[in-house]
Amino acid sequence: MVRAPCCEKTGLKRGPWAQEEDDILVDYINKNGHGSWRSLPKQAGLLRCGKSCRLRWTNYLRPDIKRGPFTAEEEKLVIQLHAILGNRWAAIAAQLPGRTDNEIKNLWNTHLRKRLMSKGIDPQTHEPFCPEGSTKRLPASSSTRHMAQWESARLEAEARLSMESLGLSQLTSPNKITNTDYFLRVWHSEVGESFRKGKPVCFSPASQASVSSTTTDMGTKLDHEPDTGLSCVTMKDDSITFNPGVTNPSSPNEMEDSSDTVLQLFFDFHGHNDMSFLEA
DNA sequence: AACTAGATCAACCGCGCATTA
DNA sequence: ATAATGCGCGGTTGATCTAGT
Repeated sequence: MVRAPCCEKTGLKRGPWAQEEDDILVDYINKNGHGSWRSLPKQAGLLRCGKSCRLRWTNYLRPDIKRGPFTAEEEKLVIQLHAILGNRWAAIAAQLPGRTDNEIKNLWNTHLRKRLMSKGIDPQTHEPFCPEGSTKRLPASSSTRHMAQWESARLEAEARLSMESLGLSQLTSPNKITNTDYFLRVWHSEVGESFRKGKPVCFSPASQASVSSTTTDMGTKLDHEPDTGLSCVTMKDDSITFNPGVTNPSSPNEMEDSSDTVLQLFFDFHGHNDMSFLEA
């Protein structure tokens, strides 16, 4: 099928938006809503294509856009979400109110990616760079760690909300949106739902192709590629069990009590916070 | 002061998906 | 069932800014 151009290009202005154009667009949308983006420029009297108007509105003119530099908290969250979602900037942006996918993408490409690389972390896989030909494995993969982070943040958020529902909200900052709130939101979002239901969820984007999932009547199990021997997550009801090394049952690393594993990973997360360099 | 290289970010482009005719 | 259309997304580009020489 031959694709029609998104708009008639001839006679349309391109490049940076002038203040008057911004004013016209904002004024029109405030009065009429954006409706069909394709027909908007004509109706508003703008010599722009609809796509350009939509981009300008969503990335710059929208009233709920939060301008200014990213906070350390936001940067930390972007890194964590990127580890879970990969380059799905719109999905990441959905968890950061007032931030656009474009802004987050730029932040990642200009700051965070380089910062991770300078710390010896592969920004795509979130795994430490391994020397060429090295077969040595880390004790716990970052994929496993991310899941521990995810789970611990969720538990923390649930606990906090429980406290608030019991009238203990004074113990926490009432108006402050914490990191755990974001995680809770993700947990209850489409992404979290996929995770809970055991749909193939990629925690380490680069390994997406190698992740397989099987569902049994006992619950759902997400296994990494057997030859990695890195991690396995079992989900039953609403609980998650982490079993590092489970793909190799004879492994001495296998832990009988998975809850101990979770606890260990939890302490690992809080004790050796990967994101500590962001505070610097 | 002038030049250059690197960093930043707004905007564009093309593709894929969903919806409609 | 198929083509046409609209929209949103991720990748890329290029203008502008800034720091270093």
